[in-house]
Amino acid sequence: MKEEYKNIVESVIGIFTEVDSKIKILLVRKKDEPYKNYWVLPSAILNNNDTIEDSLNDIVINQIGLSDISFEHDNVFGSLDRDPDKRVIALSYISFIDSVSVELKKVDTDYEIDWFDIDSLPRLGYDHESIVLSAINRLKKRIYDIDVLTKLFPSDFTLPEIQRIYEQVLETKFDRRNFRKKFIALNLIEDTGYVTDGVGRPAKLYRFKDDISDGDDYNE
Amino acid sequence: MKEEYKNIVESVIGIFTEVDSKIKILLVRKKDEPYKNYWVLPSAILNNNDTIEDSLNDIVINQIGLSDISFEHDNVFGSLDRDPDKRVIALSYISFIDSVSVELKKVDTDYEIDWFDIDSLPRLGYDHESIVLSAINRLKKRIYDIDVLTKLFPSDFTLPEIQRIYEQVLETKFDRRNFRKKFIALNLIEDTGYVTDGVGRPAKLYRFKDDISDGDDYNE
DNA sequence: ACAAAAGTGTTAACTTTACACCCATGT
DNA sequence: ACATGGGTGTAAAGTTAACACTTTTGT
Repeated sequence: MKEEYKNIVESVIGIFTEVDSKIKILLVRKKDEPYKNYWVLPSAILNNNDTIEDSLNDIVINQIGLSDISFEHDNVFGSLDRDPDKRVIALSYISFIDSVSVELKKVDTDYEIDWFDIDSLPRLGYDHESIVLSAINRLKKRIYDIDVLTKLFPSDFTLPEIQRIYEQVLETKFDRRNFRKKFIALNLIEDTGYVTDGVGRPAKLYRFKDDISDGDDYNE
Repeated sequence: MKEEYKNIVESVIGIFTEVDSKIKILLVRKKDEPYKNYWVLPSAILNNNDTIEDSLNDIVINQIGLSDISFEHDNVFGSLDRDPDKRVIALSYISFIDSVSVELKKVDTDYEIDWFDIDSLPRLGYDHESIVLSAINRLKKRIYDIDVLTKLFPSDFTLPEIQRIYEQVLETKFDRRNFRKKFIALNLIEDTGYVTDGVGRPAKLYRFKDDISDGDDYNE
């Protein structure tokens, strides 16, 4: 096997969560050159003895302190100059987690870690802006999927909350009555009997049903 | 850079075309071990001085004898044992071409080359059955796209022909009147004034309009 | 009392589905 | 003349879109 047939490959993850009716993406801050102090997506070089899943799990468990989660392939980024030092092929993945059960590993790491609204991102290092935009585009298609929704909202949620998420992700507005009617008609959710507190009329809290018997999604 | 951080990467293409109202995929036959005599997708090892596009173009131009075409990323296949000899990460792409303008390079090659109906594939080598199934799944989503349709049907076509393609790809049947109404309503096609010959009533020949002003697709 | 946010129903427009007969050609 | 395959319209059902007032809470 000729040497020029060997490539450095990295896996890169866009991890999405929901906090206060906003979708956020997890970024880490580089402490060294190149792109020192820039925010980037979590990534790891792929060891050729490891599966891609291994490497993704290594990122989330060891770098970020999350537990085992599932991933979905999004895209490949392979320009010759995407890394200023050497040729690195990036395999990008997305993942959805529930922020309430997560405590970011903020200590003992080379990286600062934080969540950013997908509609107000900082300046990103390398070509990670392209990778994030690709991930967000995939999120737009996936947000209809019940499996994605249950990952983002594993426990109680209100309909206005879900509606705000759809509106943010799809960059549009829905009529409250029509949205509610359509979402309830999918028969995916059930009333918990609880309501929110805070200012304004309390909102009913719903949960996703355990048996998602129907293959119904919100759209398509 | 540690040696175990270097990987062999290959690009693999599912090239689709339309012949006689059937979607076909291009396969090549291996003449050597492993998987001698098995059919596989066209592929090439990625040289680390080349972009992925370069490598895809190398496959279609030099191995197959097609001209410059465009590609769309589909998936990544990276199991440790997908190649019996060594670890190879496959980046899979799909492409759509028009078969009438194509003459396969059937000579001077190590490979036999042929088109296969996507619904009657031969036994495939390596994990290429998974790769093909993933490509076909992507085709199912992409067949609504006007850009894909114009690649498959660059010149005249009939509505029954388009309908048969949808029915094959989506594994369903449509009512002829409803299909025709909906497709014409998209305002993407125009009557050429010509008709087919052959048995049965001649079918009108249509073409896609030059200015696809609308962003309209058949579905979604 | 007032401000904030959530809950609720009806109608019109549009889209989708179901359905059957006639037409133009080749043999 | 008959077999083959293509072209055509209408009505019912279902879905989506438009629209405004009332309810519950905190301050």
